[in-house]
Parts: sequence; structure tokens; C-alpha cells
Amino acid sequence: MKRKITLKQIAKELDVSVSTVSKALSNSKEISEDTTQKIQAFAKLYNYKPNNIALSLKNRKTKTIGILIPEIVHHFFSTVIRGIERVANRRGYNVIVGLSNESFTKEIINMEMLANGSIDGFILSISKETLLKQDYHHFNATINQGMPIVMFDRVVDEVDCDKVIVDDFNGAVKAVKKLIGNGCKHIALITTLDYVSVGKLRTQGYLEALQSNGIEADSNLILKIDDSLDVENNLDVLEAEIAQFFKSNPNIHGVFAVNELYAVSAMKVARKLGLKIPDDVQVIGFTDGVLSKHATPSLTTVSQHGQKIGEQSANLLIDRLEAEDTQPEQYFTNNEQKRDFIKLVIETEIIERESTK
Amino acid sequence: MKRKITLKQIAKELDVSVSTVSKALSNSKEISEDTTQKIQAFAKLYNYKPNNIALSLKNRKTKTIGILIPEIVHHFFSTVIRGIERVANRRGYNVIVGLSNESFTKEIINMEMLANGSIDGFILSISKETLLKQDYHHFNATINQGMPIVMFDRVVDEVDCDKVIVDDFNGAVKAVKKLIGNGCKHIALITTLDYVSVGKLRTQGYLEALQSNGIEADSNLILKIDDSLDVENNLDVLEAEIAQFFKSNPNIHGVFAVNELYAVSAMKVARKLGLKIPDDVQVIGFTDGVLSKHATPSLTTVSQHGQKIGEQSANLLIDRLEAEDTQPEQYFTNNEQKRDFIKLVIETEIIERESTK
DNA sequence: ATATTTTACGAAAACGTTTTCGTGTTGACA
DNA sequence: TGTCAACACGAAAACGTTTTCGTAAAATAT
Repeated sequence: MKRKITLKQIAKELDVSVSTVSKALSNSKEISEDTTQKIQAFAKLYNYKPNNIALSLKNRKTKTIGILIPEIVHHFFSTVIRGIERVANRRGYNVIVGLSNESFTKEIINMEMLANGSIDGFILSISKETLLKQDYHHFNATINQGMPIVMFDRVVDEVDCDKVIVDDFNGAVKAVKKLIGNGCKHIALITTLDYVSVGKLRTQGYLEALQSNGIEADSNLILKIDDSLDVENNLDVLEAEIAQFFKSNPNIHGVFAVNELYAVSAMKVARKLGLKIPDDVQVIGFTDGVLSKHATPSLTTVSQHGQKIGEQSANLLIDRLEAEDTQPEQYFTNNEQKRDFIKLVIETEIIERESTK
Repeated sequence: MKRKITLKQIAKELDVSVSTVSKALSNSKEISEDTTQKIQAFAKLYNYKPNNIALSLKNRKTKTIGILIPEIVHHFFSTVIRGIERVANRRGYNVIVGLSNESFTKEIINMEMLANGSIDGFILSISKETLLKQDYHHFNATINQGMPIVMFDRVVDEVDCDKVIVDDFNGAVKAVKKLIGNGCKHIALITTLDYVSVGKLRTQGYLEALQSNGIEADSNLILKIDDSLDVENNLDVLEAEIAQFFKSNPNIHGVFAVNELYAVSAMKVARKLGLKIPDDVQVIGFTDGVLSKHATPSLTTVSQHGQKIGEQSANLLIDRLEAEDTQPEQYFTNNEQKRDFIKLVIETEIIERESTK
């Protein structure tokens, strides 16, 4: 039950100075071969490892990046984390996770907790409440203190930083065009209320696809679900709403849903109403998660490549962190030389399964 | 783009000493009211927040706990993380996440990376490869360096530490008894190979339930799946295996599967073979995740209460960390006084859905 | 033998805190 | 007027590193 050994203890034990130990361990040629060997052997014996905290303090960088997401029990977000962790680890960084739980206040608290030296930069996705409030001062404050942020998926123009987003618009267009190509005439959209940017974009994609194929959008075929309540635990409400929707629109041939859950629920309801999938109605969802793969019938979806998003975000952040190292600080206050902020768009891909022909 | 302000800068600006600033900010009555006010106002204006790293170094504790899990894209593990994060945050701790990806080596690397001062203690679940190798020296080494560990779910007797586990055995017993009670005569078990402790325990529970009801176990009714290959991406292999199993055992009335995926796959296969669920065959799975809830028919499962596991683990760890603070160090080297290691068993619960009568 | 260059190491500062201890100034009291 | 406590503050150490600079002793050159 002995604490980890420190330089000072080694120095004392071997009757040399702390500086000598430090140099010997980094193979400085200032130190004689004899002494170096002796010190390294001793250090190895006692399994010396430099204390990270001390290093962080000295170097004024922690080699850890903070992730702040709305929710972790969510396939998309966990794949993103996995992606971040992959490249972070490869590049020598650790990952510290905060959950906003979709709450504005928790988002702020978490950021303040981490911004005080614990991390070198943020990768985050904005909480719903923050998007509703449209209050982004905490992001800008953090950035102004010299801490870089990379936003992914749920991003916002009001904050100047690197961003990695899914091509929600084109993803939706592709999906709806596929339904049209498969012969669907009346195509329904199941979406959320508009304030979450991604929902909005997917809705726009749906409209665009219809229009470019000369189909007039029918507002009766658009079902907007209020997801401010916890849908996961109110499945019956969701299903009842969808059932009602199907009943008042018996002519639906295709359904495009902006997430997995809506899509799977739609399939479930449709089948209960005696409709065959994909014969009577075809369904495409967004977000390629566990549900899509294992539903019966399995669901054709628009894949967002969460892991890739995570990897790119991490690379963007670390690139910027390490650029700060080499470049003299002035370059960053000098607008001419400043590296511009990057917006990476990750293309979607349609994964065809049993719910479409 | 100005860096965060420090005590030293405040001191310089107000022409007092660093110690005065520090004391004023903590409302020490050593400092006059005038000076205190002046300093606090200035600090507030510049949004001073003490640097966490410096505090960690000084206090020799980081107020962060390290989580090390095999995989994050997994409903059970993410609910556990959510639980940990909840209580950690409430009690003033941060959470740093490492993923072993089921690999022995990555587990070790991650532990070494974090054990050097970055965290105060670990909460972890052992990787499959480590369980296979049965090499637990890295855990014991960490503990010997004075860093407490709490293990959850996949635990092992060879390591002396607090543990939080699911009552896998009784969960399985309950599930199988339910099938028996529902009139099932021939009950199949779909399980993994034995080296993952939880799989083993669930298998034992199955056998126990049969025996205590006077039913003789039939080895033909036990299907062991080799999950060393990536099942998620080899669904067809899994389904083919299960299909073969059903065909050679046409008399199966009930199925108990040790995880969600196997259960859902079993339902899928059964239905393709023309069997009605739950009329012809009833199914119960383990692990109450998204799949169970949204499958059609929805799956009756044994819930593990992942979030609760996380919460209890975090409480156990933090309790121990803070006990170290108050208790003189000697108490811990003194065996008489040492708090014993705790093994918490979280009871399972059967969530009834459509796959059983 | 003297001058000069290596060689091999130690002292000290710095990162940003908190805390212990010391000390000069003030005011009260005898 | 002298003594002493209270007050208000500063200096310094400590946490564990790395790195710059200084300097004896040894080696080499003249």
C-alpha cells in the first residue's frame, strides 16, 4: 500500500539531485553513463512513472479532451465517443465525459467544471434546451478564454469553431428519392418539432426530394412529434399518435422518419393495422442503430457514420491544439494568419434492408 | 483570446501578495474587509476560477474517477456510465472514460495511462480477453499503489476490491421458472461459452431452475454460441445456427437466452420457421435494452438495472476515497481496523412483455 | 605548468494553489 | 510611557515535474 515513487524519493535514495534523476531518465547526455544506468535501473525496479498532474501543471496542458453530450444511452452518441476515444488514444490523449442530459444548466456547469484547467479542449453536441433558448454565451466565453471547441451534429452558426456535421439534408433527399424510385406515391414524413437543427434539415430534405420530383407536399402527410417529453418511456403515446396518423391517411405508400424509433414504431403500428411491409408500405429511417438492424423486418436507414464523426472531430481538435504549440501565439491574434474554422460534412449512406423493396 | 487569470496576476494588479488574494477569496478573516471586498470584486470581474490542476497537485487528489469498460456502444454499459456520472457529479467528481475494447493489452495501457495521477480511483468491468487469460496482475498492482478499484458486472475473486454485481444466477432462475410456470415443457438455453463469468452463472441458474422443478436437463436443448467473433456483424451466422438448433429440436416450448441479441434472433428465426410467439414458443432474454423494448413482439427480459449498478459503484468508490481522507493512514495498513471489501448484489427484475404469456 | 575546454552534476525557477508562520503596525491597557 | 494583544498582511514551503544556468573537477591543449 505504498504510494507511487517520485523523483525526489529516487534522488534521496541514490544520493543525487532531483535534476540529475530527471535528466538521467530522459537519457540526457549531460549525465554520465554510470549514473544514468544506476538511476534507470532503480526507477524501473520501483516502477517509476512521472506524475501526470505535475506534468500538466508544468506544461500547461493536460493531454485530455472533454466530451460534452446530451445523453450517453443513445447509440449515435456512443459511437461518436468510440470514434473520439480511438483517435484520442492513438494520439496520446485521454477523454473525459460530461453529460448535459439535454439541460442548459447542466451544460454550463459541466463546461465550467472542465474548463478550469482539466482539459485542453472540448468536443460537444448542444443540448436541446440550449437550442431552444438560443443562448450560446457559455460556448463563446470558453472559446475566448483560449479553449478550442469542436461541435458535432447539433451545431449552430452563432458560435465560431470547427464543426463536424452529418449531411442531414442530402441524407433525407436520398432516402425520399429512394422511396419515390421504388414507386411510392404518397410519402409520409414523421419528424420532430423544428428547433433541433437536424430535424429541420431532414424535413427540408424531404420537401426538396418531393419537389424535385414534381410531387406536391401534403401537410396532412407530415406528422410532427413533440419529443420534449420522454418518448422512450411513453411509447404507447407515440404509437397511438402514429396509429391515428395512419388511419386518417390510408393512402400512405412510404414513410420517411427522422429517427430510428419513429421508423420502427411506424412499422409496428402499420403491421398492427394489417399493412404489409414492404409490400403495402415501405419505411426508411434515419440513424443506423441497433434497432434498425434487429427490427423485424429490418429497417432500411440513412447511416450517419457516428464513429467517423467522432474520429474527425478528435482530429480537428487535436490538430488545432498542436498547432497552437508550434505557432507563436501572435499568429492567432493576427487575423491574417489565423487558421480558419473548418466545417466538415460527413456524407450519409443508405443501408438497404427489408423495409424497402 | 486571453488566458485564464491567476492569483499571481490578481495580486500584481492590486498590489498585494498572492497569499492575501487567496485568503481574501476564501473569506479568511485574517484579511480586512476592505481588501477582501476589493479583491473579490476584481476576481469576479475577471471571472477568476482556481486552476484545477494546481489544486489537484497540491491536494494530491484529482476529484475524478476513471471508468474502464470493454465497450461503450452497448446499452448496458452506457446506462452504467450514466449512473456513475450522476452520482459522481452530485458528489463533485468528474469522470474519465477508457475503453479496453475487450483487449487485455488495451486494458493495461489504459490503466497505466490513468493511474499516474490522473484519477483517484477506478470503476471497471473486466475485458473478455483478460478473463480468458486469467491474468489480473495489473489490477492488483494498481490497488497496491494505493488506488482503489470498484469492479462491476464482470468481476473476479482473485482481486480484492469492492464489487457490484447483478444477481445473474437468480435472475436466470426466475426467468426459467417463469417459463415453467407458463406451461413450457421443453425449455432451451441459448448461451455463450463459459469463460465470461456472467454467462456461466446464468447457465447455472437455468440448470437450477429445471432441477428444482424436477425437469431433467437435456444437453441437446443447450446452444452455446462462440461470441469471440463479432456477432453483431455476423448476424446471418448467428441466425443460421439458431435455425439449425430449432430444426433439430422441434419440441421447444420456451427459450431462455443469456442476452438480448440471442433472444431477439431466436424470435426472428422462430417466426421465420412459422412458429407463433408466444403461442408456440415463449422467449425470455437477459439485459433490458432497446432491443427488448422495441422488438416485435416486444421481449420479456430480466432487467439488470445498469444505472443502479453505476450509482452504487460510484458511491462505493467515493465513500472509500473520502474515508481515506478522514482516517489516519495507519488504519488502512492495520488489518483490524480496515474496512472490509463490499460485494453488492443488485437484484434483477423480470419485465413482462409480449414474448411470454 | 598554465590556459582552456569538456564533463557531470546541482541549485533554482517555474507552473498555480493553499497554508503555516513570522512580523510590522496599531490600539488598548496599566 | 511601556507592554501586550489584535490586526492585516507577506514570505516561504509544498505538491512533482522539467529546464536553464552556474560551476567545480577533470581532461585536453598550448
